[in-house]
Amino acid sequence: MADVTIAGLAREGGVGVETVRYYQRRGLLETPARPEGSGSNGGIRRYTADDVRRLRFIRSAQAAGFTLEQIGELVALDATDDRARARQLANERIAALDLKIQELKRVRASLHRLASECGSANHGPCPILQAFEAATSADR
Amino acid sequence: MADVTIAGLAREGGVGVETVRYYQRRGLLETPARPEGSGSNGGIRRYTADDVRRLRFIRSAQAAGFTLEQIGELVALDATDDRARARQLANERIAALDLKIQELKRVRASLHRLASECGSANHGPCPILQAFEAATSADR
DNA sequence: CTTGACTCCGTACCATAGTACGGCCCCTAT
DNA sequence: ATAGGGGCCGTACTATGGTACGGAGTCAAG
Repeated sequence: MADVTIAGLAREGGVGVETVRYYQRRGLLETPARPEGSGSNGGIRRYTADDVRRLRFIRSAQAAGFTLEQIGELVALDATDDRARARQLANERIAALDLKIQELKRVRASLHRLASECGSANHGPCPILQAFEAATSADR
Repeated sequence: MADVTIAGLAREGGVGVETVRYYQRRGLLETPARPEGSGSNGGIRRYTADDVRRLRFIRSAQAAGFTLEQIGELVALDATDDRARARQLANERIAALDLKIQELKRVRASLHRLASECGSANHGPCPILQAFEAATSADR
């Protein structure tokens, strides 16, 4: 795959151009130098497969629940050899994910109960407000 | 449990007073009438166990991934007998939750791999950027 | 050698879900 | 009766993660 412009990078990462620029501002993606252009400011930047990987990493890490700030740390960490810190961040997030997954399952069960109890008759209000009971949330 | 003031309601629901007021503004919680007070505007509002239930419902529904706007619809639905709509909302959310749960599991596996590969040696950078592979996200 | 699509950049704006502030009022205990 | 702790209300501000806009420059095709 040849190097691409910002629109190509965005497409590969499944985001918009403006989002790429936003990530650059946040320091999550690098901004390659503009080639010696003809005009006053230089030409159009080109992005490599590495940049695409990095962008995809950002999206995956986001899906894992890392904030952009934490992702910034991860990206920076990739260049260092502070394995202990990397492991720590990963393990913390795994613990949080386990909690979250359990919570979503609980909540799914509540909704399922709502849907089926609600489905057992055809009129009269179903007790939506009773659909959830003891789902004491932690996260977020 | 005797009726409580707004601070009591907030405590029971595990939120701040300002959050309760915010939910009232959004139409998610009712604002009981101020009792005929002595002064110009009336006395202090009192909240019932029903209000507490409703507040807890909001928090649970939020944990289920409903937005406050959708929760508004659910709350309104509780007073109607549009069971079909209630079932529809519940089932849509269940489908979304199932996707989300699968995604979180995938992502957890990636992080686990990162943590263990990263733990197998004590120095040199671990390839954080390769920790995730094909975790094509949909949601959000 | 012009047109049109795209890039670059700064700055402004958006939605969501709160959180804070300040002035005034009420109520209870001292 | 007075002080202090809440309650009430409007309005403003915050954080997060983008999204939009406008003007200027670049570049490739016709």
